[in-house]
Amino acid sequence: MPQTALTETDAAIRGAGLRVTDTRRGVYDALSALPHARADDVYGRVRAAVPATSMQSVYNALGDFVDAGLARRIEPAGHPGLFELRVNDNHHHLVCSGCGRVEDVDCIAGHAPCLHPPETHGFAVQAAEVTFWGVCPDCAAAA
Amino acid sequence: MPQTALTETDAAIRGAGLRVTDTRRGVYDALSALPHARADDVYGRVRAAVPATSMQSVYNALGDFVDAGLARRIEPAGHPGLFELRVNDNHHHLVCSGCGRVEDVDCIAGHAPCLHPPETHGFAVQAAEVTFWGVCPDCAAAA
DNA sequence: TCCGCTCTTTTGACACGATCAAAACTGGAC
DNA sequence: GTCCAGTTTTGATCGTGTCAAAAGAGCGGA
Repeated sequence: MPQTALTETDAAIRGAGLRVTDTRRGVYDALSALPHARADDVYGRVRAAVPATSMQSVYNALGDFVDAGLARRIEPAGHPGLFELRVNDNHHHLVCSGCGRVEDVDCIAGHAPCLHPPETHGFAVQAAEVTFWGVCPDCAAAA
Repeated sequence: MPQTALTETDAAIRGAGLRVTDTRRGVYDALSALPHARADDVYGRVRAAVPATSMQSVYNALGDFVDAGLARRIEPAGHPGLFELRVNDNHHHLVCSGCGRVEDVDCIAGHAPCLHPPETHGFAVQAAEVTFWGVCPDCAAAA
């Protein structure tokens, strides 16, 4: 039988200190293909490759990836959480208030926190999360 | 029987084009007392003043206030939605990643969008939402 | 002051995204 | 090849929020 090739996917998962399983390979590949995927988009894709997978396993894998620093979870107000693999740059997001479509926007500073609040109220500020809201071309055309 | 005084609360609700009811008075007063209140915090406070109120009525009132521009809803990732009455300035928020405590942070620009993305992907950008994440003094002391 | 239209509240069911728990299974170090 | 800690499976459950329809009430006009 063909020995599984050590792909970049495998290397990334192993590199994060996680065991390589079919579910995780599928989740990682789904995130590569869908840069801002909801948990059930990922589930749908993973099922195509690994039919026995459960939704719970996908949530587990996504949570593990986030904990391991492999993936990041974003959560635009009013929308379910989205997952992305871009974690090493402090980039931001542009969200369509019509359809929820998300695009990446590079951060000018490049590292967190890229902005500093004028008053900290005693908080130790760690990050500034910027979300741009607007209307995407498709939604603008539909309106 | 004592005639209800025309309070600032009443004036604010009427001014937004909404009928004045006990529930709405209660919700408005709760938001005044709790600057970043969750729906059930509001519910708890309103029940003290108007015991017959239902959770659904509170959601209705909050939604009506938001639609009418009287209140604003914010939704820090991983936390339930919060409501606030500050709507006329484009201020931002500082959120504790430990306990979820929220503090207001003034916007330097004062009007939306206070930031502009380097690339718009064809979107008509309407607002920039900035959330600062950090650790509040209480959580820092506990850790 | 009273009427009546329209808006608001009530009641109860229900949807969605996500999480918890425990038992069965398996990757990979040795 | 063995074995154990890490993973997946199965199925229940939770919190937040929404939908719908009937009952109730604010307030403008007569």
